[in-house]
Amino acid sequence: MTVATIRELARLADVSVATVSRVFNNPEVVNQETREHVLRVAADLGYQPNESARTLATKKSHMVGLIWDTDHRRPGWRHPFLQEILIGLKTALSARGYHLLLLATSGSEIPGPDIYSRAVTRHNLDGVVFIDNGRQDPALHHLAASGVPCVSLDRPVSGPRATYVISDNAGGARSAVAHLYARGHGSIATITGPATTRPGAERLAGYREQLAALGLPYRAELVVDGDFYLAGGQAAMCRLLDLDERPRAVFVAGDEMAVGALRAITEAGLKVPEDIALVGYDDIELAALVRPGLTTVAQDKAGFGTSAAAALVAMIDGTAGEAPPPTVLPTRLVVRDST
Amino acid sequence: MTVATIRELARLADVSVATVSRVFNNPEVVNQETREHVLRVAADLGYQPNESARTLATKKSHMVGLIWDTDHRRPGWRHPFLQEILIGLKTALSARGYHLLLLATSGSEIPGPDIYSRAVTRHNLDGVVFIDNGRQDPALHHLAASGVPCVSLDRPVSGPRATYVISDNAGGARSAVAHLYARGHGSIATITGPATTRPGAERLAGYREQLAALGLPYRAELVVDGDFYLAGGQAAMCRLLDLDERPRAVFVAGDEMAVGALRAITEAGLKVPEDIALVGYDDIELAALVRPGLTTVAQDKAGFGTSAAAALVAMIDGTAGEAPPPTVLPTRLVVRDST
DNA sequence: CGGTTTCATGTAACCGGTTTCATGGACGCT
DNA sequence: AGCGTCCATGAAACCGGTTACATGAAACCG
Repeated sequence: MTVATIRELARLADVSVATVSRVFNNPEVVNQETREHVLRVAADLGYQPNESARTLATKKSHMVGLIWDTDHRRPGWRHPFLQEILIGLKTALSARGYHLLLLATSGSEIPGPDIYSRAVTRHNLDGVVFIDNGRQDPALHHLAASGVPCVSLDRPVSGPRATYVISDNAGGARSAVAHLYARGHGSIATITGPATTRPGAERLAGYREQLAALGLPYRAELVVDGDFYLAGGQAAMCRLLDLDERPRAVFVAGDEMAVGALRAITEAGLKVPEDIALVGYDDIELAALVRPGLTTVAQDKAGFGTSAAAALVAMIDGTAGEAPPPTVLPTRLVVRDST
Repeated sequence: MTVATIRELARLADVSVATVSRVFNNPEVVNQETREHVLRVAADLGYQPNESARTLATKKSHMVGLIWDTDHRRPGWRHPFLQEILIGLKTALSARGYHLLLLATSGSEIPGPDIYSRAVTRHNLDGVVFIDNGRQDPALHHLAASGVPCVSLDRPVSGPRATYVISDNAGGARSAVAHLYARGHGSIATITGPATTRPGAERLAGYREQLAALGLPYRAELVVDGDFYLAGGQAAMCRLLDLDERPRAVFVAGDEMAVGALRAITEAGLKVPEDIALVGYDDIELAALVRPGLTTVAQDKAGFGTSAAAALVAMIDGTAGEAPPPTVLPTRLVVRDST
């Protein structure tokens, strides 16, 4: 059961190791007959080139590091689409011959700003994908600055060979507000995400932009803060319901909050969309399942993964001379029954 | 920015490469002064041992392959807990110094039963974790038979160094049925998962066992097939509602189906739990968010990851002489408002 | 026909670690 | 002093690939 090495294969095929190597890496330079013969013997032998040896010789591991910090003592923002992102990443990277190495950060390592860079050099990683955890991990800067091809999801970053993929939060928010306006609403409230998070801040900005574009006034009392969680949305909605002049339309910056808002409205004995129209954000699974179905701004979930993979591979292969521009994923308004 | 090699470090520390190597791998055999001196120089230099070189020399990669097939052309069962499993795996493996390599299976590879084993030999993987996709991938057998340390999640497997982690599906189902009985129901229906999947089959078995234990008759018309998806659950529930004698209690073998069932019931103008009591299975996030909150059988989600990691490392380190026995994770009944 | 290209292939150094075995000094014992 | 142990260390082979360079045969050319 010992694995065949390139030397054995060379001996059996009666060629030199260089020729065998060329058969696999540079097939066009070797004579067709020789090539086919070597491939045949290789198949018989079940030969598998040893990746560690290749990596050692070439400095290319064909592996991309995935940084997805999950320190449970300091819980970060739990990404709602991890699975979709992973599928997108894996599929797109696979097609280009790369594997994903999920970097372990604890272990016996001494943590520090260079924790990721260290892992990169140790494993000769060809690039890195960073999934934001909302915790402002300073190690990302160090990594991006080090010149390793690096793509960050949901969080801007700059560096010689770094770029990022982000959803068009402001655009999505604008489309939500425009949709409510088109449904005949002139007074549109919003429940925001935390201002410290990028999606929270940008969606609020988009809301304001669209109000301005429509010539609607911005009224501070129609803006209440949420936290991206259900209970927060419910509480925020209660505050809106208590206003003297109850809003008839609300843009909620996250679906989970929107479901909370829906609940608050229902419990107040009001109806969606007759009394109050609601637009959410994210298009989580739940959005399609609640009653009434939630109109919401959908993100291109798999797009995160595939775009990241494409950008990364472009940098690795040098197809993109320098860092490619950030990818801004378009959003799509999914109209259901809540508006 | 060239990385330091062991030879440079040896030269600067004025020792041999063998000594440097020992400082990192066998610290106890080297004189304390020498050791500290070498470590100091190493830190100054920012020395990072090259993992490919180590792997080449030792045949140990300190990497564990993760097989999580996501072929979208033939969609398998989408695991509800991927994120939790990954967190558990990553944390437990990190602590023991292992990384997770997400294996790409497409690429230019010719697929075949040995697709995973090939990846294992190429990368010198120390072990493999297999996440079931409900697709009966035959390659798993080949892998387990090959003698690579291998842990399968949710799906039994046997091999010289293979074991699996599974939830106590039958036990969970029994507790669900017992709970409904305790709530005063004597006629309990069930909506099953596909009989070809292990969770589907075992939860049905548990249902029957508990009926028997309670002295209740098993009635075939009260058992309808679902597919673990929402629409399937809804359809199945409709069939149950059409029965002459409508059941007052239903054990649904998956939460997503249970939500579908909930919807069917609501649409029929009936109320949960007053008219029909419902117990789900899995405790997905959604279960807590629907109205009424779904009583359900919760699995030890992170336990999948941590148990798998523990079993795998035991096999790798040889702590477990042969394959350790399967791990059966206990379930926990979470009572909410649907019963 | 000698000289230059071109093509296919082989030789051997190299990538950066680990590990076996040899070596030599310090120590303890008779 | 002579001998055997123990301890710390070094020299060099080895892991399994890649690749720069050398080689030799065939093709081409004036």
